[in-house]
Amino acid sequence: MTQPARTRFAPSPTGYLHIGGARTALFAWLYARHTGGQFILRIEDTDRKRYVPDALDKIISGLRWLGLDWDEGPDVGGPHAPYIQSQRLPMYQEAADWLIEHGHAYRCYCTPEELADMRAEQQAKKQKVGYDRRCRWLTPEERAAKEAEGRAWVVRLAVPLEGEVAFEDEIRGRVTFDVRELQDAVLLKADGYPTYHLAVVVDDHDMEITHVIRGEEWISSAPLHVLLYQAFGWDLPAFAHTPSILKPSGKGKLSKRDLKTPEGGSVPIMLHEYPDYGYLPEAVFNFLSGIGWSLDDRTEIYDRETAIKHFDLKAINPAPARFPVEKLDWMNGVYIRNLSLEELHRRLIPYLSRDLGVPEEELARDERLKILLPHVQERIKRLTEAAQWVDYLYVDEVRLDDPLSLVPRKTTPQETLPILDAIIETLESVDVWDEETLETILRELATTRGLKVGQVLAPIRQALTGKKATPPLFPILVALGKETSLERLRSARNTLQAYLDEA
RNA sequence: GCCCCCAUCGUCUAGAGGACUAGGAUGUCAGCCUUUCAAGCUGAAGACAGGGGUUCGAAUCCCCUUGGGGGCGCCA
Repeated sequence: MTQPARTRFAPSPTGYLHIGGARTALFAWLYARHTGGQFILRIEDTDRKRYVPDALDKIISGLRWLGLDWDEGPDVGGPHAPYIQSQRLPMYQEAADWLIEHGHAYRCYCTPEELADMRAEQQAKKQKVGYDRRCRWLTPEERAAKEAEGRAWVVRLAVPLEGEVAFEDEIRGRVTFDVRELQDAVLLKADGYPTYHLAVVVDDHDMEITHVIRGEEWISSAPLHVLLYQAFGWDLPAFAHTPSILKPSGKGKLSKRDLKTPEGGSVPIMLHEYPDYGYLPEAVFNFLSGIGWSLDDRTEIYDRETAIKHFDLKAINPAPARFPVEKLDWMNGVYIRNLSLEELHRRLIPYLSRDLGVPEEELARDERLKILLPHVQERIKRLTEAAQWVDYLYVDEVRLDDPLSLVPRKTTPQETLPILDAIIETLESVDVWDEETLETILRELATTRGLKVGQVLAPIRQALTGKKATPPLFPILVALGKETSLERLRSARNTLQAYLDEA
């Protein structure tokens, strides 16, 4: 049996959480839960320049919406609090001092301008671009002079001059780097804040993280982290660099803009926008887990518990994947259809209220909506699509933009008028206004008049809803009721009459 | 430019030397059902990037090429 793992997700509030980051969080969470360990949320806010005020709230509510929970974190506390890096500054400063004392790091007095000049020169000479370690070799006297000048300094890692650094990646196997490819990276900035490299190592160690699960863009800085663990004399955690998610079409990784579907629609890229688009959290969870990982060779739809049971880091496909947009809507539709009617009703109300401008309370007690609900359920892929299937319930009258829309196929306008008259006359005489009766009667009418059922139902559909595609007609008739139905039919009849008179 | 990662249907994936006539899903197309639109059911087309090895045998292992992704900041 696998040992309980402590994993973490460590977003930075410099922007919102995009769907690729959410997938990484999901994997980390799944692994913690699979092993019966803990999942920790930590905020890496060491970049004071790029801080986005509402990012943290949106990240947290997005993760919760997805169904992730954490055992330790800024909002829930824990034995390693605080979980916000800007509140842990002394730890990093202490760590940096320790490294300097033990010869693993040094103060660098170069100014940003000097570094820019250095790079420009390197580029001009077509040399390798990177810090030339000039401050690493300062004599004690030179160093004292810089200090006396009161120059600002940063702390840099003294990377070994030769040798290899390697680590075992759970997803990719052994990854090796030549230290000559590495930079003497800044560990502590001039403002006293740590960079990612220092903070992540210090915190992951302090928080007893056993598996560092993060996006593959971190692979190239992983050797730096390994060097730091070694300098501190700490045991290495396991690493797992998850494959990135690429744009659905074209190339490159996910950008900040929405994802375009082949049909010209769009899918949001930021996690917090998914609810607004009408996606169900359990569907998004299922969908996301299936990018780069699969339950087995055939199962597509599975719940969280099943995913937890089967999840394994080693089963993650290391290849970058394009975001399979088309699959998301399909899967969301499956989840919608699997909802009980009560649940669907409950979840749909906020969307309908927003999209139709009808108060939620009114929708909640509207029996007409409940009649149509089963039919709406099998027609929508996203909750936002529901309104278009029931909007005619919430209008005073149906406006027919084109009177000819009342005319069924293979029928002339002249022939349609008497059909409408017959429909109206027939419906007026119906006493029991239910689906079965209406169906029987209207089918009879069609037979009597030598028409196809569709030819009778099409004008009714148009008259009642003003649409060509609707849920089945009999439930609509019942929902609308006899009076309203007949009203709309008469109005439609008159519209057609007027059209014919004019022609 | 240098370094690192990666490579199976259009797309997401299964596959860890023989069970592969390469499986599933999505999307596409066709048929059925049908009251429009859906849903559902049935079927079809559709992939091991290329070239060298290793081996009795390679989608699976190795090398090269090509292609894609990432990194090279006092950003994470």
